[in-house]
Amino acid sequence: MNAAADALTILKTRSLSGVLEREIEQAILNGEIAPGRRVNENLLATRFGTSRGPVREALRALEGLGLVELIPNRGVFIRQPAIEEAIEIYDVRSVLFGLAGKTLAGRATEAQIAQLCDYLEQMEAAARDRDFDRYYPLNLAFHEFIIDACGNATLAAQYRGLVKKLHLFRARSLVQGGGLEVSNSEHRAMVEAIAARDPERAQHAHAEHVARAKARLLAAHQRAAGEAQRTN
Amino acid sequence: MNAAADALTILKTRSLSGVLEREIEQAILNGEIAPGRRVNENLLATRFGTSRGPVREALRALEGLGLVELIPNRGVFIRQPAIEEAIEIYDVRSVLFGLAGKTLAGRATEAQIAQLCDYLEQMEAAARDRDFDRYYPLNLAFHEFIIDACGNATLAAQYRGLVKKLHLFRARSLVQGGGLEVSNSEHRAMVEAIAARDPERAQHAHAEHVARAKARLLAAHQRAAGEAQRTN
DNA sequence: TGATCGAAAACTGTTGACAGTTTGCGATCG
DNA sequence: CGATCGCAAACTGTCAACAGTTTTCGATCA
Repeated sequence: MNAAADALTILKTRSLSGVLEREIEQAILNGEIAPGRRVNENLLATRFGTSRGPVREALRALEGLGLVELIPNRGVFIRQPAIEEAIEIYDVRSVLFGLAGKTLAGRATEAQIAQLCDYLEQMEAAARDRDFDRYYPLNLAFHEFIIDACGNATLAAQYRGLVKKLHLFRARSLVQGGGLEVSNSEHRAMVEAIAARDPERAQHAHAEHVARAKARLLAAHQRAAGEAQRTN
Repeated sequence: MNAAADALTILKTRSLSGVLEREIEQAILNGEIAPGRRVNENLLATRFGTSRGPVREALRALEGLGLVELIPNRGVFIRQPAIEEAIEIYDVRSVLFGLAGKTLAGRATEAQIAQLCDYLEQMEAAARDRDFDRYYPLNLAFHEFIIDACGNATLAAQYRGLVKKLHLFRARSLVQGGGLEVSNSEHRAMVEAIAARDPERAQHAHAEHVARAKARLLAAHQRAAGEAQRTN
């Protein structure tokens, strides 16, 4: 995002408190403030050069996003979802992404399909080179593109909210346990269904893609838990 | 909810600002403050006997729920979703409810199935008597029961948020265009699939139920729009 | 009579201060 | 030496006031 667009965003979202919300959200998602830890309102206020009022408003908004939890008289804490919640989120995300695929299959333009194919080729090239640093942003953009292109803003907002919460679980690398090629074959199935304008098949392929990501996370988590037990 | 549980809720949600959030949300959903109108912070503050700080925090939380919109230097406005957004919401709600049905079919206890059958019989009785006042709360409880029983708290939270937004659209009566019997036959299909412990069929029946509600809303809306045009 | 301009009122955004609670630490006692 | 009690510091929850913007309303002019 360029400076002009950023300035516009600042004005649009309600100057101080809106900016703070984004800044604090970034700080949380970047892991600057670790999950489970308490957030100090004064510290944030002095850090951003404001008073506590806007900080509190921003935190209240972040509570709505499910990123923090407010405990009376004790303050706000960064949420740390249990594995059970991560599973719940994946299940919901799966049907949402399925809906995105189904919708897009029914309304994709030729240009959009070409764009999807382009992403696919770039990701396959990155996978061949084992270039994860190149692969990761492509993968992100690919999924974002689908969510946006399906044209359902409500769906997009819900989906993004879930992904943010999942970031708190901080297991991004674990999910790539199956390797880049596995993911890519799933991506190919998704794009083919959309290109064939087959909503049913697209829905299934998209939902299945997330379901398999969930399975990979689960397997990695249990593997990690087993190792932790052996270490004890 | 009794007084004790209410007091507990008050303490749990952060006394003032949490209570305000619920109160204001109720005021909005009851239609006390009409969609599109601006909310006056001072008025709310004096009405609840507090200062503006907690009111602003509560409004900020409601923004996260999508019930109000904040416009810089102009205040918060009650959102009034367009028909397009209502359609989006129904589509998302459909897959969420489908997931609830699928999940519940895979884990329903005998007691839960019995409860569902009970709801079904009561609703059919109410429908036979054309007793809409008895039917409506039953219908609500039936759907709530399914959402809760499926055991996915994330799903339940998302679903409830969507339903709240839909309340802003204020077309509850329109949706009952098909009559009580039509809804009930769909309900029966849902319960039968759950009782048969058939996740696939349950998912489809549940998703279809919401999809048909969407179609009923759409038909009613276009009928209303046509009449408005004829009046002009 | 209608439109335009300007000032006053109303309201939002933000701040600093105060009250009440929680937490951490040191002293005291078993 | 360990546990418990009490005090002080830190922090949250709330409030009232101030600054800046928007809106309203009346006066002026074409």
